[in-house]
Amino acid sequence: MTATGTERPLTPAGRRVLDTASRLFYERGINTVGMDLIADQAGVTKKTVYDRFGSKDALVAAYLAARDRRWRAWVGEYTAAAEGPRERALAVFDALEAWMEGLDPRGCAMVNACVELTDPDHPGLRVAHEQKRWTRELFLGLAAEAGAADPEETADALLVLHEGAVVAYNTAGVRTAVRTARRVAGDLLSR
Amino acid sequence: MTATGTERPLTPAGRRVLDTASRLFYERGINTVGMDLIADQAGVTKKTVYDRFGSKDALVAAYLAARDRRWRAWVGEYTAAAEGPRERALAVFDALEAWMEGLDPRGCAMVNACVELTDPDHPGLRVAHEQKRWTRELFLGLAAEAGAADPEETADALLVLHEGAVVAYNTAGVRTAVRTARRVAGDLLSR
DNA sequence: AAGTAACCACACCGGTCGGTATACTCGCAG
DNA sequence: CTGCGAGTATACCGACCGGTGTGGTTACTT
Repeated sequence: MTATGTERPLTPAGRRVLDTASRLFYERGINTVGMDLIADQAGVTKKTVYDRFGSKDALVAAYLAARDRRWRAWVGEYTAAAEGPRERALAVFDALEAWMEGLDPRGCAMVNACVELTDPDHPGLRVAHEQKRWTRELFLGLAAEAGAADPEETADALLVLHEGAVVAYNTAGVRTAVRTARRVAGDLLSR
Repeated sequence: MTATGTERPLTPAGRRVLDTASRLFYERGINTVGMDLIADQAGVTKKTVYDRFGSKDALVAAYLAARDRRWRAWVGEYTAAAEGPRERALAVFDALEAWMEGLDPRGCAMVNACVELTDPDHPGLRVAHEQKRWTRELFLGLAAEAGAADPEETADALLVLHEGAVVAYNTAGVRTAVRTARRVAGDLLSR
């Protein structure tokens, strides 16, 4: 309830809890981080955590939603700054590279959530899936705008490159994965 | 110790444990499956599990190693059956598509392990990373064989497409992701 | 002055986690 | 016939899991 729907400004303690939870969930994984640890690290009692967020599931969903919001804004800046349809599509990869530069070796939080949250009804899964749907729609619009022969097919390809770059970077240690993906995407949009 | 190193033929109960654990770890996630559940489902006491595998970490590593062995053999069949260097490279994507056809919506076990296992010293991580390293080497050899201008760069691109296809399929619901990845890979190898 | 939202401290709940200990039975090889 | 590996059954361990309840203290409204 509190998670994604309403945009209540969050109390100071609530903010601290969400920030702390975000860091811990991302760095150590959702399932391995307990509510006790989050409360402790946030300098807050567990009671306060449950007063603000209601349940761990809701807190997880809030974490994912906040991160999603940040990511969309981040990408928006890059695509807005780019000139021309082809460059706007490639700007998504620039955004990704800059985003990942921030020392994360832990991959995409949404993908991780899909792996960690086994229960198909978990509220966090909807956030994760929605973000991937959004990304595909973004690519679809950009592909069409760039005059791709088959925008749907091109959007799929761009999404594959996008997701693959993150995974290749994080699990196979391919440090140049994003740049490689961008190059292939560029070829794709040139034909 | 017992996990990856030696190839002890596994006792009947040990087999049952490993098979059960493999299914549960993959379907429900490593962290959410307890040793009690594995023992129960395998029709075995927890004592037996620990007698055979020593620890959960070792059992996890054994699960990943077994799955890795199966995957390599699977890919080997496809690449061996293909004619010509270009087709051999694309055969990896055919292998992937056929592999995933087996009703899994849970993605790559190695990638999942990288997400779930936070401890950098976990023995399962080495198995997972080694499999990705192997896959990249496979692509590197095939790219060179196919006469790619820059085999390293091409191998990276093929790996990105490979990993991205699985993720796009499982988290974004792009059902044709593997075929799309294969098509882009084909373009890549034609130039 | 009264009410209320936000927080604190702390104690507690049933259940599960990974892992161990003890003691016993079975089949098989020396 | 004896020893041993493989397996059974059961009970236990401390730690942690998500979550609740009680009671009290601020601080800002109305």
